[in-house]
Amino acid sequence: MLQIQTLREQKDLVLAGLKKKNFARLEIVDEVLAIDEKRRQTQFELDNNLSEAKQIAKSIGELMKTGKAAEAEQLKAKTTELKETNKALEEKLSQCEEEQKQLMLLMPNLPHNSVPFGKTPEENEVVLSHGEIPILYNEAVPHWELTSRYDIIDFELGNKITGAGFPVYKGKGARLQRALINFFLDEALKEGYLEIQPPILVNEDSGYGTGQLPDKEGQMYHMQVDNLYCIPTAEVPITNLYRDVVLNEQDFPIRNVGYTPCFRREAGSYGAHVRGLNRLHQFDKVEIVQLSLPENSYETLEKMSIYVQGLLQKLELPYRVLRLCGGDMSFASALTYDMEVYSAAQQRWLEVSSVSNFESFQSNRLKLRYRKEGKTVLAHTLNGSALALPRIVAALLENNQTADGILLPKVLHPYLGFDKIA
RNA sequence: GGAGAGAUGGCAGAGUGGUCGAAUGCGGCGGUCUUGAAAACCGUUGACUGUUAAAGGUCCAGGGGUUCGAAUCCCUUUCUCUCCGCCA
Repeated sequence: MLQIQTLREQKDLVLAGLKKKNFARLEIVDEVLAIDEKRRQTQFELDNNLSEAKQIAKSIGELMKTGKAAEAEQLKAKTTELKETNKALEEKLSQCEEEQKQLMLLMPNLPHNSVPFGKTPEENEVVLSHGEIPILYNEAVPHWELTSRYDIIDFELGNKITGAGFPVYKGKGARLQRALINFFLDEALKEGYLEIQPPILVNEDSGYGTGQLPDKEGQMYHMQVDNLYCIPTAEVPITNLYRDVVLNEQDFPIRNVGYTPCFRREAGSYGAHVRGLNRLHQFDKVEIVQLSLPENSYETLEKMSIYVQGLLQKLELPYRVLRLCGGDMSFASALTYDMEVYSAAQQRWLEVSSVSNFESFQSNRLKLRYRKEGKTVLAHTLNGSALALPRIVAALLENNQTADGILLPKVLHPYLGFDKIA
C-alpha cells in the first residue's frame, strides 16, 4: 500500500508512476485525497469533542468527591448531548477511513525510474544474456517425454491420487528434487542468509500482510474449516515474520532463506504452455527474502540478481535477465528482474526466478519499521526465487539430454550421488 | 474432543470504575565513577494520529455494551496455557 503522505505531497509523481504501471483508474488519486481531507476534518471535530467530554467527566469526578451532587447532575446533562454528536462523528470517521483504505488498496506500487514503459511481456527489456543455447541431437524431446522414458516424474500417478498439476517424483527424479533443494539452501547459507523453516499454512492476517489478500484470493488454496491458506510462496510466511515489528538500524540487513512447497490454484490457466513441469499446483521453491534500509534497497536488489545468476551459472544453464516493463510487473513491485532459462527442446524461455524490490509497499501493510533518530520509518522489503524447481528441472532434463541419457551438471553430483539419468 | 485458567508497554509483572498511558523489576539508551570494563548510583526509555512546531486525540488481544467517566463491570470472537483423552 502506498503512503497517504506520498499522495498528498507528490501527487504528480504518483500519477506518472501509476500511468507507467498502466493503472487505469487514475481518478482514484483525487478521490482518495478528497476523502482524506474529509477524514482529517472529521477527526479534528471529534478530537475536540472528546477532549471536552473528557474534561467534563473529570470535573464530575471532582464534584462527586466534594459532595456537590447537584452540580454534577447539571454537567451530566451536557455530556449526553456531546455523546450523540460524537457517535455520529465516529461513524463518519470510520466510514472515511474504510473508504480511504479500500481505495488505497486498489493502487499498485509506483515503478522505479529505470522501469521501461510497456504493457506486454514483449516490451520487457532484456538486460543481459548469458551462456550458449545448446544444439540438441536430432531425437531430442521435451521434458514430459523424458520424465516418462526414464520413469522419474509421473504425472498420471499424480492425477490419480490428487489431480492435474500434482506430479509424483520417483527414484532419480525425487533425488534430483532433494539435491536441488539442498544445493540452493547451501549456496544461500554460504552467501550469509539465515535459514528459516516456516509453516506452510498461514492465517488471513499474513495473507493481507504480503498482499495476496484480498485481490488474489482465488489463487490460493483455502482451508475453510480453520480459515487457513496454503502458501503460494515462502515469501508469505517469511516476510510476515516481521509483521508489526520495529527494528533497530543495526539489525539490517536481514537476510532469510527458506525452502517450502508452494501451492497455486492457477485458476484459468490451460493449454500447451502449462504442459509437464511448466505450470504446477504444487512445486518446490527456495526463496530469499531481505529487509533493507531504504537507502540500500536498490544495491541489495542488484546483489540478489547477481546471486541468482550465479546459481544458474553453476547449473550451466543459458539464461537471460529481463527488466520487467510497467505493465508486466506485479502489483506490489517497484522493480523486478525476471530470470529465464532457455529450454532447448521446447525452444522457449522459462521464467525460473523473479527478484523484486517492493520498497515500502509491503512494509506499509506489514507495519514493518525501524527506529531512526527517535522516529519510526518503514523498512524496504525484497525477495526472489533462488530458485523454483520445476522449470529448472525441465531445462536441466531437456538441455542435457544425449543419446546416452541425461548428463547432470557437475555441481549437483555430490548432492545426487549419481551423474546421469539413463 | 472434555474441564479449567488467562490475554496489560521489548520482556516479566502490579493495577479498590475517576489524576492510569498505566506501579515495579529486567532489558535498552545517556551520564557519574574507572586507564578500560563490570558493579554501584543518577537520569531516560511504547505506538499511532495530528501540526511548521505544539495543543489535542486514540490504543491495556479484537469487536460490542453499561456509565458523566472503563485496563478495571457485562456480552462476544480469537488466541494462549494447564489437566484429561487421542496421537506422528
